[in-house]
Amino acid sequence: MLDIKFIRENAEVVKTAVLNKNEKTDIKKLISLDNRKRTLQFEYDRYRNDQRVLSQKIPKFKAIGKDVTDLLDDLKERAMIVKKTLDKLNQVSLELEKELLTVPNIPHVSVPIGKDESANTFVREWGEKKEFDFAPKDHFELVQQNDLLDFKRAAKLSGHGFAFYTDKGALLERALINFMLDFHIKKHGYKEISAPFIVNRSTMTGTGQLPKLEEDMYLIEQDDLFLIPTAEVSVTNIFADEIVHHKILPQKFVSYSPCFRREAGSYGKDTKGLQRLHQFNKVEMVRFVKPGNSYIAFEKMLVDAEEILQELGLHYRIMTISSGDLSFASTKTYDIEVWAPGAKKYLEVSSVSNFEDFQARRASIRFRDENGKVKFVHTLNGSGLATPRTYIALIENYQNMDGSFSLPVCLKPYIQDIWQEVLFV
RNA sequence: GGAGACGUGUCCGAGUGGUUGAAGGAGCACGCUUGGAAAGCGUGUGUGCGUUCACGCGUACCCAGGGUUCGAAUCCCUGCGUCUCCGCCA
Repeated sequence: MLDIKFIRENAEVVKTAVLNKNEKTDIKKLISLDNRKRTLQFEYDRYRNDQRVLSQKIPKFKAIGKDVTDLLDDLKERAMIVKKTLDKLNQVSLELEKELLTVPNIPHVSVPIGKDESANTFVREWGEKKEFDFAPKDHFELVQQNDLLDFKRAAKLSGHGFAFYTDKGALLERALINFMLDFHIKKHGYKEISAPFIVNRSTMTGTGQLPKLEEDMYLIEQDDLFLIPTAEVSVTNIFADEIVHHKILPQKFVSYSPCFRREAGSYGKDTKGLQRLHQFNKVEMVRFVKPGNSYIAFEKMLVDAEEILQELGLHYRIMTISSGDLSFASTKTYDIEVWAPGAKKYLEVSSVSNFEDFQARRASIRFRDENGKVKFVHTLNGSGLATPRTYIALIENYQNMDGSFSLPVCLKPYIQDIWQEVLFV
């Protein structure tokens, strides 16, 4: 969430941001609510002060045996006015708070302005599209042929968008997850954390999924709890409602979790195989940093994610997400897209975002700096990486003419003992 | 699921319904002391909102939300959370 003072003083900037992000928040209404609230607050404070001062006279009057009947009558009336004013104040505050939660974060100046993903801009790429001297198969064919996945039976249990990973198929995914976790821990100094997969409403509001994206979340109505759509939610909220010591910053977490997404509104999109699932696995990086350092951390986190693909030997490109495609809470996001030669397209396997203090303000994550001043931290996160699409790219890129495939050596320690026939290159 | 206990500041811990933002301690910061440190002594040490050029002032907050009262950290109700015991189950 944005600072109401900032909105008050930079209404035009915020309006433009809302427009550029294709949001609909009514900033004019918000500001008039804010004015209303401050007026009521002022009135309340004054009434309340009068009330307290007069109230305190009662014990003093009684002590000297003075009659308090008139004073009490007066105070009863004042109590009513105070109550009425407070009710109004509470109502307006609530309304303001609700509106405030629908104001998106402001895109960073370096973000391209544009309507949608067509305005995303190319940053850099690594490697190149692999050439085959045969027609490469897509992952859907390859996983059938190698008995790695079973979509049909999964659909029997859960409907479309779920998968059984079977035998070597499961081993391969587990290997990927472990490789990625170990790599971030050993090479990049992240601290591993395994977090709850089910969280409450305020946690989901803290990171910005609510109220806007409620339809995309799985809700356990009985307990009003949500299945997390990404470990970002659980991990970022770890310091919610805390003022942490500056010495613990920066803080870098890496976390494996399954991710649950209803994908409302994406029906008919990427329906085949592993491209879009209601449940998938992901290794997520989350960083907490001091305000001035978040864009440096942001670039570093991007590189952390890239290095996974480099180890896996997969060609990818990096795109800067344009304002219209940028998520609600983010100021700037890079997508990493890996090349899938079977699908003949780039697949998004990572999104690296800076939220500056937007999430910190919502979740109230603050720190006391060297001078004892309380400030909001900056939060960032990035996939490192999501497994299904990485899986697609992996087997499509490493496939042989006969439909078998080899694997990059970085996965060898995780696989060789169990799966001896596979070739590592 | 059943029974009970409890939720106060960075932490521990007081708190008879009436200047209580909250005793006391620890910690932390600064100063004095010291060759240096420890100990000791002194001072300071909440967050949000509003207001002020500023010192400050006002107000809210003792888990959350309601209620009683002229007045609530203190009384009542509800919810949430933590802990203990029992039951059940990975």
